[in-house]
Amino acid sequence: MQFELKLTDPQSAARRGTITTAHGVIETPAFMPVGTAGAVKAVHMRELKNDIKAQIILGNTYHLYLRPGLNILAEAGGLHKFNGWSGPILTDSGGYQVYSLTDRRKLNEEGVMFNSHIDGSKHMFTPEYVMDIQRVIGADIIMAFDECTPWPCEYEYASKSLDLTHRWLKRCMSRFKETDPHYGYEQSLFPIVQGSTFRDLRIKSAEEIAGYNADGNAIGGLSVGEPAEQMYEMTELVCGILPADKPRYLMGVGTPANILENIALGIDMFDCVMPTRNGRNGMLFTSKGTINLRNEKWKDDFSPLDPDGIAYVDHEYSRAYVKHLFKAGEMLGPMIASIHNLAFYQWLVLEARTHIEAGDFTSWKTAMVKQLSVRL
RNA sequence: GUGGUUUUAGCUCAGUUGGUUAGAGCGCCUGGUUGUGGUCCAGGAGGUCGUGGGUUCGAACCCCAUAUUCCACC
Repeated sequence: MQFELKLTDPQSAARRGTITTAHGVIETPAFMPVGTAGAVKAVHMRELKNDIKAQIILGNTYHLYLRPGLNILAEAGGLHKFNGWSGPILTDSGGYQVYSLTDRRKLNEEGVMFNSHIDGSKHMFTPEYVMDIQRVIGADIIMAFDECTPWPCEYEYASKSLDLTHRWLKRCMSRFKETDPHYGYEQSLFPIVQGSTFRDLRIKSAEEIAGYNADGNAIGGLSVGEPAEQMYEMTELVCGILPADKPRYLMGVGTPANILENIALGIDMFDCVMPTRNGRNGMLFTSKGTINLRNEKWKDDFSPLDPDGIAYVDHEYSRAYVKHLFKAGEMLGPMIASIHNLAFYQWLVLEARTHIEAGDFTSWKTAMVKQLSVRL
């Protein structure tokens, strides 16, 4: 994997770059749709590629390991061949599940024992094993196994957890170096900065992570409930320490406004379930603000779903019709909303790239953030 | 015609020996959702208990009349 930093915005820390992987090129800043179980929920790969124009999608180590399992993935020849997505893929390590499935796991120095949410069976995830699993899945970019801490979080806990995450990172790096890719193309391992919302812990972690000089670096443990201002404070702090010539990935973020603000602070890559999850529940993000399609006021609004939208669904269907689909429980509703939201997120980062190149990113961002908060 | 049965929220129904402000599911309205245990979660509105009398300190519940649903028999 190679990162070419093309230019930095003189008025902010925003950057414009290009990541080249074995499966294709990613223009940054980039947004990566989430496909936890090997599928971006409710969306065909064909739509993802042709209509949404996603450059890279995510998968999840924990979920793919449990289902379909390593044997099937190996037999298929890796996730790309299994799910038909020929572009770049990034897998999360299961570190987020350490946080989200906190009542189904036990954590110790060695790793995390998960109680499967499917059948209750026990599975030990060590940093080494998580690397092995991600070799089998075969994503272009794989993530270190970490502990994503909750918020709020006691300083003592955040500090101890951070040290554990750093020890795990060392083990991840060793195993990664000792092993080879399974399918004939290169994989890159990204370490993850933790430290909750404590400045000294974030500085310590960012310095530790920077020392590995990895192909790219991630910031985790944010957007877990803390106020947005604290998230921005941590991002800014960490971006000042991480290498400038490597892509920076802010994990799990976020709302359209969160993405623009973090681009301004120096983030290159984002992922978030919001466009798909909220889409499945009837919420649309648009350049003029958000739409709750469940609201009664849309029932006889026959205007296009999003007159400013770039996706074909924006002009093919009316708000009244898609509202009806949600009310009727028709699965086409979540499909249309997911396509719209993902296309909107792609449009948003495309515009950001264009404005960084044009040199007017900051003024564009300020105006856009204001519009995004409107409730239509 | 006779005997029985039914009637409670928009819909389908609970409701104890008569005892505070009559409940549920669905539907409706409104929120929420940030490295996906999510077709999910939370909140809200909505009832003259078929109708009219009566008994009782107190009635969805007991009594009378009447309307109504369904069933059986003439």
